[in-house]
Amino acid sequence: MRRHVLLFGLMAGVVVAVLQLIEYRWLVLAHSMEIYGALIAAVAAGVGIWLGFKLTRPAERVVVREVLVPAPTEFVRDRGQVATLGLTPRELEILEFIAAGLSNREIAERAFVSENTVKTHSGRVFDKLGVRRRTQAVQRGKELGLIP
Amino acid sequence: MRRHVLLFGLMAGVVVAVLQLIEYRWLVLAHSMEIYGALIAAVAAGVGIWLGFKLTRPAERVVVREVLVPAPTEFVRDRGQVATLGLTPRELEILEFIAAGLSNREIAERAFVSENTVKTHSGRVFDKLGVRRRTQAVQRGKELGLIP
DNA sequence: TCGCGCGTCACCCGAACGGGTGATTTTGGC
DNA sequence: GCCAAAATCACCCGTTCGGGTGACGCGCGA
Repeated sequence: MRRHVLLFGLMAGVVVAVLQLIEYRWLVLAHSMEIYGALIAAVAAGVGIWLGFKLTRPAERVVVREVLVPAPTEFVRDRGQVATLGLTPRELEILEFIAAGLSNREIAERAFVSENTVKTHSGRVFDKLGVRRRTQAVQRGKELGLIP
Repeated sequence: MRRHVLLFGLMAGVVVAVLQLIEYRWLVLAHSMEIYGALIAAVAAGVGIWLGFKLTRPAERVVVREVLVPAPTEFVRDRGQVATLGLTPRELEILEFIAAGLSNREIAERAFVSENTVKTHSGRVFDKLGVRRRTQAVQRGKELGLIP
């Protein structure tokens, strides 16, 4: 910007000098004032327009257009639902195992508890989810944002 | 655009007239040429700059920026998987019912077949999916894009 | 017309599941 | 330390599920 102003000043000076030089040569006429002024005005206006272009060109207006792109959102557990349903961490864990397609026995092995314990937990989960089968529990759990 | 040019010509004329008027009043000096020229140049350049702004402002550049937004893609069944697994339409239907958390009896009612038939279908589905329980079948079915 | 895939149904049996009840231990907060 | 919640385990009983086998009918293409 500052460079532009300096450049403009320099050019203006040059223009004036050139015009005066020309005048000293053959433009020594009595009423040359109008022509002289018009010339200067025209040249200066040209420079101004060019300057205007220079100044405004970088001023791009950025228009942001949002495009919907399918983005897989990673799972975030709905803590509110967990709280309102009163699900304990252990019960949620068992629900995840159930959703993974494990049998009660397999869950018992991975959770290091007895099969009876797993049955107790899963039963409580069914109660709290208001379902009667593990497949329903899985479906409901996903609906409620309890499991991925 | 044409209006702009006309306006510029008019203004230039006015400026020259005003300047001449001023000169007739009190600017009748021998070497007032430099001041006069500089004045005209400055005013004309200002007008030019303004014109430049006017001319170039509509030059907007549209930048399209893609923004990732969680967009739920509606389910499309993977026909390739269905074909390679050799799943029949009826079996897919039963798989959907299973995923919905229905018991064999409930599925039998909704599909207007006997419970035994449902068991046959579901057994075949388990075979083809390589699983041994309905919860596993649901999980696998979702993995393979067979069910939503 | 024969075979094949598909859908249908039946029976049996063992395993898994779900419901109910009761009990003990662990844990965390007051 | 005490209390409540959570977690643990057990037993019984009925239901559901899954595996295996066998069978019948229908439609379609070789």
